[in-house]
Amino acid sequence: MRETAKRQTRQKCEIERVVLSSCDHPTAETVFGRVREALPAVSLGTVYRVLKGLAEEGRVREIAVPGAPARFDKTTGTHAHFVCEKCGAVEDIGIDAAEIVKAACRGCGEADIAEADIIFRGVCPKCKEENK
Amino acid sequence: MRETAKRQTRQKCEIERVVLSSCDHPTAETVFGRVREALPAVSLGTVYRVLKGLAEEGRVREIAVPGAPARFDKTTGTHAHFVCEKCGAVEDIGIDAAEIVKAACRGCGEADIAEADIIFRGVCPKCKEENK
DNA sequence: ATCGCTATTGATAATCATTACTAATAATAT
DNA sequence: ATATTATTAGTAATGATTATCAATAGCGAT
Repeated sequence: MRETAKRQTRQKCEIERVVLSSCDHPTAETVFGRVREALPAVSLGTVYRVLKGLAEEGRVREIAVPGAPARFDKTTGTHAHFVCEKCGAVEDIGIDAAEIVKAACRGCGEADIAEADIIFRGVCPKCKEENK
Repeated sequence: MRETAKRQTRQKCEIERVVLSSCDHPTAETVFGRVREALPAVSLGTVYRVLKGLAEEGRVREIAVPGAPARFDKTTGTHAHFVCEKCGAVEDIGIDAAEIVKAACRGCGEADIAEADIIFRGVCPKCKEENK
């Protein structure tokens, strides 16, 4: 009895291609919109399902944003994000997240830390400019 | 024209008391259960509303956990959390979060960072023990 | 190429956490 | 006490995500 053999489909290819070529950390809905340009019949459910699979396989990273839909990131290594509370934009942050995880391991001793979600919230330069 | 004068109610007092005396980072639902012991007629909506208000006033801290209901914390200063992926338990982590925020500010330069959500995920010692 | 098996899809319903709405209640100033 | 209106309980609505299921389409074997 074999394990479930994965199949390659147009939808999977296109959804992965869209995420890997996006630099704005798109939401599932945004990915949906972009995939639809090439495959007008895709369903939102498929986008969610495939994104989840890609994240589980480690080909893509899911970023959970408090109070907002999840975003998807082509960069899979542990790194931190900045979320603008005005416009919702998500950006990568130049900070050594691996070092933070190591410090956390020292700080808690017994638990096995597998992943880190590090999100900074505030106002991005663009919104700061516009609001004053 | 005065600003809306806040009123003190049994519900608000009890909800705040429950969070401030809880050490397990309860969810709104858990707070609801505990408040009901003293006020059997409270509604879940009131618990959510009051918790939100307390968080906005900075009397309590809301912790957004990816893929799980939000938790509430009596410790309001910036600090990190560990979430067990097996049992869902949330614990404080002994790590200098303020230092991390400072590093992030250096790392991104222009944005105004107001808050940080730092969550480590993994398996807690208890679950590690039980699963092997 | 064709066939058969079944992973995958599109469409839609369901779920879950949370918020919004509303008439009734109760906290405060007078 | 009374009037005012913030707050509540109860319930409906929302938004993101997941589950369901019949129909479709990869892919390995013929």
